[in-house]
Amino acid sequence: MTDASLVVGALDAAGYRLTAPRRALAALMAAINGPFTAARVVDEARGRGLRVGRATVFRTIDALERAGAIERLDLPSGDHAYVACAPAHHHHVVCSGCGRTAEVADGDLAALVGEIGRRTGFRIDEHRLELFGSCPACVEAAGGGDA
Amino acid sequence: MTDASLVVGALDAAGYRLTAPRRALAALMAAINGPFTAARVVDEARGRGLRVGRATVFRTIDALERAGAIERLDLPSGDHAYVACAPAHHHHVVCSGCGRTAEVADGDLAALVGEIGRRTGFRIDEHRLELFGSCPACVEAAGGGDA
DNA sequence: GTTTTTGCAAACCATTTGCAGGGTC
DNA sequence: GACCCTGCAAATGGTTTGCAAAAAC
Repeated sequence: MTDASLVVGALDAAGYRLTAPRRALAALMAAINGPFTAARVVDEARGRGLRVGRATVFRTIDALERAGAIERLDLPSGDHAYVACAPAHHHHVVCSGCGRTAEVADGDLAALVGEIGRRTGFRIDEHRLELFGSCPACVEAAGGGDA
Repeated sequence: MTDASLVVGALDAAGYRLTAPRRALAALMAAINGPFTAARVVDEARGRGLRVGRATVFRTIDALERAGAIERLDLPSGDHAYVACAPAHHHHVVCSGCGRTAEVADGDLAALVGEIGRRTGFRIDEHRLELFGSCPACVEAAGGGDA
């Protein structure tokens, strides 16, 4: 759950027009905690009676991604999901039980990436780190076992 | 470019039947260096006169992935690609210029993942690290500039 | 001989695009 | 007022499925 105004603000800052559908979708996405798929957004929107077309959902997701307000996640299943998050470079830990996410600062990964570049001889421009597991609540609920 | 017999062997070890289409597709994938998409495999197969249906390509890719002979890559574009690789846990560096890849041992990432688990309170079961950049040859070709 | 696998074609699902009307700056 | 954005519906492209014949074990 992120503040919807942050999402809208990012859109504004990136030069996108603040239209009703975008505001509504931004609020909707900010209200979801955990990763959501485009289909999920379409469904939620329908459920709330928003009259937005599929195309607008995809276009808005695209705009929000460009604006840095949401980020794409590649789930182990192969599906694409998105999470509302801060624009700074970071990574996500996703709970496979409840879908909750936590952001992780890049931290020491930068050093590791540098080291990998040195060892392989590649010039590394970009990296993605995604972590999956169980959040504290789900670990608790499962008695320390699986989620 | 991996040895096709390794790929076939992995299928065998995982209990899959060794059929002609699977052998042919395994050889084809092993011969490609760099990541390949399902569509690419379908095309190459057609080009070589293999009479395999799309479905078989997808099913074989699935089998090979389960067998640990190939691994899925999530390209920055959002497309799914695969690479033939060793079954041990590792990560990939992909050249955005020529598609060449290098495998990177998990190495110090394990420690970093542990640290992240401690900081977030999540029990981390799985992680994916993907790196993108330019391989030595492409860096060279571009005079040290972009790929 | 039993069970898995294949090819084909149709079905499916997610995502994109063209276009005319409407809203934002 | 100019330009961006929206909804709709159709087009697209990738992936899966049902099924009878064929192959592997």
